[in-house]
Amino acid sequence: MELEGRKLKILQAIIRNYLDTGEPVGSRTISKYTDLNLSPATIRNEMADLEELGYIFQPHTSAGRIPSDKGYRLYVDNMMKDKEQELKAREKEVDDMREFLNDKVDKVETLLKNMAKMLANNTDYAAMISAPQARKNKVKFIQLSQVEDHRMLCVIVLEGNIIKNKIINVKEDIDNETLLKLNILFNSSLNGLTLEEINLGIISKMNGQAGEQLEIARSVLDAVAEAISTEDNLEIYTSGATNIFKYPELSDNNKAKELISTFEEKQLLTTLIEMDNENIETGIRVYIGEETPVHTMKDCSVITATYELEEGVHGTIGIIGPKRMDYEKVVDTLKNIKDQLDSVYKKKE
Amino acid sequence: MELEGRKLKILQAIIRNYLDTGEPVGSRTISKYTDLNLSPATIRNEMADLEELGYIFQPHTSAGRIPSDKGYRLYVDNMMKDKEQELKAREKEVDDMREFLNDKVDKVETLLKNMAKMLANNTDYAAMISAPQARKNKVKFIQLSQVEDHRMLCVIVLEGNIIKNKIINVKEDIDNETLLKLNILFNSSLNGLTLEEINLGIISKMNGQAGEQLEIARSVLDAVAEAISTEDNLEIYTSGATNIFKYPELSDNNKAKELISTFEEKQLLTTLIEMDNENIETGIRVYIGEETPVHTMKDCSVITATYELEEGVHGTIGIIGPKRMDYEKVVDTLKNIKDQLDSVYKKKE
DNA sequence: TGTTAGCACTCAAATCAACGGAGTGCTAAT
DNA sequence: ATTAGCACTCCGTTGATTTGAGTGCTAACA
Repeated sequence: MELEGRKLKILQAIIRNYLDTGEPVGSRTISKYTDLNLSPATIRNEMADLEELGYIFQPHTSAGRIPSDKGYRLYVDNMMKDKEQELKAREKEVDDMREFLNDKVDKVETLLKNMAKMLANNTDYAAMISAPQARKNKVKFIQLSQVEDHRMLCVIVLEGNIIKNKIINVKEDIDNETLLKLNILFNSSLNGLTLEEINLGIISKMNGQAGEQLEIARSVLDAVAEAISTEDNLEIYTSGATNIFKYPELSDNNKAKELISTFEEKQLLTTLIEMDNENIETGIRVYIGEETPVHTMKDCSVITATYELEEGVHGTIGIIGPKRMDYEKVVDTLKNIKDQLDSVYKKKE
Repeated sequence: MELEGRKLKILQAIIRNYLDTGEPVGSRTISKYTDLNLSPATIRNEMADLEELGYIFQPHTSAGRIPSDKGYRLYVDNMMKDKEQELKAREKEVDDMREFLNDKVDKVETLLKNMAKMLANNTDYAAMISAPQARKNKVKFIQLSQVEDHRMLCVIVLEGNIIKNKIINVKEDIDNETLLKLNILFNSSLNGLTLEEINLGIISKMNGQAGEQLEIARSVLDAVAEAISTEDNLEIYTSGATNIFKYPELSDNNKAKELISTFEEKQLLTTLIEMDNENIETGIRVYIGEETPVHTMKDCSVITATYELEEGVHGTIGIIGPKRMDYEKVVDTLKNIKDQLDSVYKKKE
């Protein structure tokens, strides 16, 4: 079902125009603003065809046409041109970004929060960034220390320098020497292992060696398990949720409420991230309308990118906006940010 | 300017009614639903007086009356009765809370997040909770350890078991023995000190003793300073921002946008917290309309409470809703939660 | 055969008049 | 001092009318 050239051109013109104005576009407009030199009547015929093929539709009889999800899809897949034009604006963004990256690289959390804010501001859409997660979290370093009577502090560092802390209450304090031995034991037996590997037998092996300190060893293992499990400790930073009010088609109180709730709760956003992990190769994904895995966003389009801070440690950047978002700009910006993030740490080494 | 009893009763009736219905209340309603046995006409005269005194006003001629900020203030200060009636509903809340508190006390963060969510759900208003902060943060424990080549991990535990981590990049690694010595040095010289005290001379004193490891000592001090400074690391958890859509007077797109932005950014919310620290005695504060320190909330009422996890370690709980919120219920709920939080850790000991 | 001019038709959105109802303020009677 | 009664005000709703943008179809044209 290939489209002949002219239809394609008209479709493209319709979509472009609609992206710009947000208004249904009529035959007259197309006739005027394309180099096809066709009368409105002819355009109308073509539009009828395009409608029959499902690329566009009318919100009501006697209105202009609006791209359907299918139309957008075609546009995104085949018709987008890389925007070279707005180079200057883009340059500034890149600069802003560089600044952040040089500024505060030591604190990933702050970096990502700021990044999200910047993204939202630059695009006028809503932005989210998930903190990096290792697909297979590996333990890099463990340290148990005594903070005060009956309280131990367990610090666990994972690959990717993700740090977890846990205070452990103990009935009986242990002396320094034992503590040292325990630490060595932990590090030597858990280092470099993933959760699954730890579950497979290590526990019983350690039980043997921990000797008297079984109780503590158990607590530590629990802490490690908790730290290492990717499940619940998924941080997501969001910004610009209220940008959706800039788009009347999303500002309807109910839609707005649902969308903003989604951003506030963050729970649903995880779907976007899990999705993403499935095909990391390209790194960029575009969901249009019903395609998005988050049902509260079925009137939106969502674009996500996967970044990789270090080998195997990745997170997701996402932009959520109206279906008539500026796909080119967003894809571009995301690519950009992705590249930046991909190289922050790697370059440093 | 005391109000005679009858006027007071009428005012109270107006406010109660308005809190219930959200509609301007007319003389007929008051006449019917009070035990004063007065005709609408009489009520009207009194209402005219009350209006002149500034306690109520009409949104437009020929509409009923609405309480003004001044009216609400009088109500909150003098006319609120403790609601004993809804005991059963309240019981359930308390139970819910107990459950949380017993469940996951070890992770304050999770606890507070859940608490905020629960608050928002129970009240149908927006809720915020600030993570506990020590007015004077004291260092309790410091540990420096080597994670990998050229990377040290600095863990700092503050009073109130607030844990901070920082990765420090170093040019040259140091041997175990020196590390041990450094740790002892840090702990002995910084333990129990506040930021101000550290700034006052300790640094130079330490410089002397740190000897060769000056570079690292500096980094650690920086990390401590960062961890200890109350400024930027103020965490605030929010929930139920979208509840405001339940109240038409706040659902206007612009107001809603501003309010929700306030919740999303969180920056402005800090004002509420700082305010609160000024008078901790009572623990509960009510801001009505223009009284609130956050200008985006001038059409709302805000109620806050200060809780204290441990001696000197406190945070703020806040509820933001329409001016016609159920003050009694909210104050009650906050008192409740405050009490619970006040005793979580203290009881444990 | 593809293109176009012309025309009747449709529908959403804006404008306007009319009306009902809730509530008031005032006056005169109790 | 209280109240019944009445004229008045103003909001919100409803329905009719108009306007304008845009369409689909037909017939003429190149």
